[in-house]
Parts: sequence; C-alpha cells; structure tokens
Amino acid sequence: MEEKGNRKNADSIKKGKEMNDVYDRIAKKMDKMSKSQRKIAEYILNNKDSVAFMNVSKLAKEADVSEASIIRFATFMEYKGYPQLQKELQEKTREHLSMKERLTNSYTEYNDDDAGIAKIFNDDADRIQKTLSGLDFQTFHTVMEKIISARRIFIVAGRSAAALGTFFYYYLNIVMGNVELITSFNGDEEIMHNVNEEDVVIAITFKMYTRKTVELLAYAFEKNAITVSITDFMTSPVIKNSKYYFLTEAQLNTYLDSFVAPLSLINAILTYLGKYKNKELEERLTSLEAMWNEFDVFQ
Amino acid sequence: MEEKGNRKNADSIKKGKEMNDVYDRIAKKMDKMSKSQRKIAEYILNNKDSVAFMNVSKLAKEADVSEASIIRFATFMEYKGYPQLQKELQEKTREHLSMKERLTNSYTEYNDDDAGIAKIFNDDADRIQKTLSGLDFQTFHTVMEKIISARRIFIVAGRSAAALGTFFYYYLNIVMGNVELITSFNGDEEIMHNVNEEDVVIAITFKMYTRKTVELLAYAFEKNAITVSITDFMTSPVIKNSKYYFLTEAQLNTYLDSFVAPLSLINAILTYLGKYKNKELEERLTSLEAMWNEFDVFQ
DNA sequence: CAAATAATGAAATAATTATTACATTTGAAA
DNA sequence: TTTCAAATGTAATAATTATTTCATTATTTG
Repeated sequence: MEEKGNRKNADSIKKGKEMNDVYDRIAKKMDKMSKSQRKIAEYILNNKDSVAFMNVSKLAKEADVSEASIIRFATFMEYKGYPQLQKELQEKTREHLSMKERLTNSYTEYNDDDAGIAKIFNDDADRIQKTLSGLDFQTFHTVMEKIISARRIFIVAGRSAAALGTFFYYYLNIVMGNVELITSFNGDEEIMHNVNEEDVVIAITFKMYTRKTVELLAYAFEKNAITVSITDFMTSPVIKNSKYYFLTEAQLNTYLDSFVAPLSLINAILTYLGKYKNKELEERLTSLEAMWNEFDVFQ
Repeated sequence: MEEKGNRKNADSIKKGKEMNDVYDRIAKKMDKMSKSQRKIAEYILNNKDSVAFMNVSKLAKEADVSEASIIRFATFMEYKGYPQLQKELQEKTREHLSMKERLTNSYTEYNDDDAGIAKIFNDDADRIQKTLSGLDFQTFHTVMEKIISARRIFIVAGRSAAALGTFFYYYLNIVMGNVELITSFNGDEEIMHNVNEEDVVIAITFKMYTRKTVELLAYAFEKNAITVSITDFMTSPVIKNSKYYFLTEAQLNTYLDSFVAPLSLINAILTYLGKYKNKELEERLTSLEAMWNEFDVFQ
C-alpha cells in the first residue's frame, strides 16, 4: 500500500531528474566533443548496459581510442575520474534492470495517468500478437507469389488508411518497381481502368470503411484481378470481393485507429519480398543510397 | 526446419545450462559451506543484479564478512579468483537484461519459412515493449502540456517517415485543429518562417536522417520554439536541437524501417490528447462523422 | 576440558587499474 | 609549406583492488 504510493512518487521524481541523466548530458555535449570523444560518446550511448561493466582499458579497446582519452572524456563530462562516471552508468543500468523487472512482472503499477499510457503500448503489442496468431501462412505465401508474378500492383487506401498505403507504396515500389498508389479519389483511380487478371489489387480499410475503396475493389474483382484486402473483421464490406484477405485488429478507441498491427503485417510482406528479390533489390538500393547520400541524408 | 528445431532446442539447452549456472552451483554447494561462506552465498543469491557491480571490499561489507572470506569463497567455488567469479555474475546480469527484452516473444513453433514471418511480428511487438520501458513519463506529460498550450504545432517528417507524419497530422489536427504538416521541402517549409516560442515543432526522423528535417528542427530551436523529436538513437542528429525527445526503435533490416514502435507512441499521444480535449473533440467528431456518412463511408 | 583443526579477519603484499606526464600526430591558420 | 595549438597515444607513475600471510578466534574430537 504505502509501498505502492511511495513508489509512484519516487519514480516521478526520479524520472524528472532523468532528463538530466548521464546519457542525456553526453548526448547534449556531443557537438562540443573532439573526434575521439565523440567515438566514446557514441559507443556509450549505443551500448549502455555493457559499458557499465567495463573498466578503462576495456572501454578504450571497444571504443577504439586510448585509455587516456577515456579519462579525458570522464573529466570532460565533469566527473572527478572514470570511477565516478562508471558509477553513474552502473546506477542507470541497475535502474533499467529494476524497471524491466517491474514491467515484465505483469502487474506493473503506474499512477493512474501513466497506467493509461502504458496500456496503449501494451495493447498495441497485443494486437500484433493477435494478428500473428490469426495469420494463415498458406494464404500469406500464396499472396506473396501473386505479388511477385503480378504485372502491376495497385494499393488502394483512403482517408486515415492513406498513411498506411503511402508507407506500403513507398517500400513496395522500391522492391517491386511496378506499384501504383490510390489514396484520393478525384480521378486518381483512373489508372485502374484497365485492370485485369494479371494485376494484384490490395485494398486497406478499417472500421468506418471508405466507400470508394470498397467500390474500387469490387470493380477490380469484377474485372477478375487478384484482389487482396487488409481489413479488420470478416464482416468488413471488402471481404466478399477479396480473393485473399488478412485480418488485423485496428480499433483503438472511438475516434482513433491503431495501425500498428496492419503495419506489422506490411513489414512482414515487405521483408519477405525483399528477401526474395534480393539481387535486384541490392542494385536498386545502391543507386538509391547514392542519391540519398548526395542530396538528402544527414549522417 | 532449422529455425523450428533450433528454437526448441536452444531453449532447452539454455535451460539445461541455466541449471548449471553460477547461482545454481552456489545454491547446490551451500550445505558444504562454512558460516561466513553461507552468508556470502545468501547475499549473492538475494542480490544477483547489484552484486555484479561490486568489488571485493564492497561485497565484504555488504555481506558482513572480511575481504579474505570473499576471496576464499571465490576459490571455493572453483574460480581462479574474485575477478573470475565477478565476470560470471556480470555475464548473467547482462543475459538477464537482454532476456527481459525478449520476453514478449511467443513460444509457438513454426516451420522454416513461417518462422521468419512470425519473427517479424514478434520483433515488432518487442519494439513496442522496448519503447515503453524506455519511456520517460515525466517527459511525456510535459510534452502533452506544451502541445495543449501551443499556438501552432508543426510536424516535420521527410521521406519514408512522411507516412508517419501524415498519420500523426491527420488525427492530431482533428484533435487540436492548429497543426501543420511538412513532409516535402520544396517551399512547404515556408509556413514555418515565423515560428517562435509559442509553437511546438515535432520532428520525426530515423536512421538515414533526412537532412532537411534536421535543419528545420535546428532552425526552430534557434527561434526558441519548443522542439520535440521522435527518433531512434541518442546519437541522432536531431537530439541536440530537441528540448524533448522520444526514442523508439525503428530499424528492421538494411532497407526497411519498422515504424511500429513510433506509431504506437503516436497512438499514445493522440489518445492522451483526445481524452484531454474530450468535449471539444466530441463536437468536432460529430460534425466530421456527419460529413463522412454523407460522402464517403460504407457501413 | 584440552588439543588439534578449521575458520576468520587484519594487515602486508601483489596485481590490476586509473591517472598523469610527455612525446607524437593532426589539423588549422598564416 | 611552415608554425602553432589542440588532440591523441604511449609509457611511467599513482591509486585502487585483489590476494596472501599470519595471528586470533571458533569448533570439533578424543
């Protein structure tokens, strides 16, 4: 009882402090660091837990700098010496450890507000698990084959599902190269007029099903295209015009969809196809990467 | 076949191993121990994680025995010396740490190919759990307050993160009504020219960080806006210009991002704000719904 | 209850680990 | 290019930590 109440307080107080914790201070000082100091900072930030166990020489080796640089780093971070820095890192790791303990001990306690936040994450993770356990692998493989041998691939996703469609399109087109996206319905759908049995049409719609999406899929089905839908229930209006379908839970609350589960399904599809198209994809990616590096990417 | 077989085997091997790990060996030897050795054994078994960080004199004090007894204990356990024992304890703790991260994996068996597919879903669920366990609730609350009292809210998200930005924008604008989205950088960013300390700017970028996103956030930071970033590592280039930041794992493989975890974070933000803005939101929604019903929604 | 034996701790010593001093390299400015 | 300051690494030194020795205290056994 008391324990519980106090824990919450202790946590929030501690949490407030954490925004000024070792890691944060290191990250914020990175731009004032020399080259090897930045190396050390990066190593620490990317290996938080194991660094806590290292002595000077081990960390020096791992971060590929001299021992002296480690000491200088510690003093630069305003510690008396390495042992002080190490102590802070160890405390953080211990904290991390005990937090994980609490989280995985199922009956985690948060204060009212925090519990609500945590629940959203936990529910999202559950949605993914649920989607997986309802997944028909046979269907999955078949759809992958159809996508691979398709002449064109259309993705139809309206309104809020448009974001999912955009993401799916962005990567599927990198992998396959013959993809079209239809998210608005002001004539965009014209590109689908000559759809036929060589094409795959993937509709994405949930809950407040978008009329236009439903109609477009019906049209494609009529034209004998290979229709696939990603939707939420068997009672969804797209099901009857789908040759194949995937069910993923998407409802979060009255006004908001959680697209976490369908997104995970899309990840699975893209990864699968990426593996399949390995060689071609590599070429496509190296040229893309070159372009990105030139124009747009911040290292 | 490998995957499937190995998963089970790996587990049982691990279990088998664990039955012969440091802790187990200590426990099994307890009855052959002297009084102070038993004291030490008890202390170690009851404080597994913190013992990993202790040196001889600290452990001696904690277990209330002499330093010599600690050394004798280590040799009694057939280690060359204390450092060897300590190393094993540290390895166990590290293992413990990473095992917790894996805990959400389901233990279903799949065949070769299917295991790969299932792994993607499981990993995605893990990413969400990881994001939650690293979440600083204090920061979360503070950022929510800033969003609520902001004059304008800008969402900056380029390239593949644009999909996330679109989704976020779509709903955040329903909830708040004063949101602007910047996904391309061909003049769109002009709307941000007069950004100031009353505005919140949220940048979303991962891995191959989009230069323009980084620069825009830096600009906003310079103008003293409340800068928030959703990114993947503390070494991300947006961190140093972020007044607040959220870390969510986003890497799936070489060419593909998994946005499942940041999406779950966005869900949490939207739900939180939705609850807060309850009354206003309801009105906004009923009018929206009316519109949807009329034009676009298939029941 | 001795006498022998085992267990323990304090303190000296050995080994390891952190820090400093100094030499070398790197990089920027003239 | 040359010069100088900053950054870095190497190696010597200081500090810390682990181990051993030895004196003392428990514990067992005849």
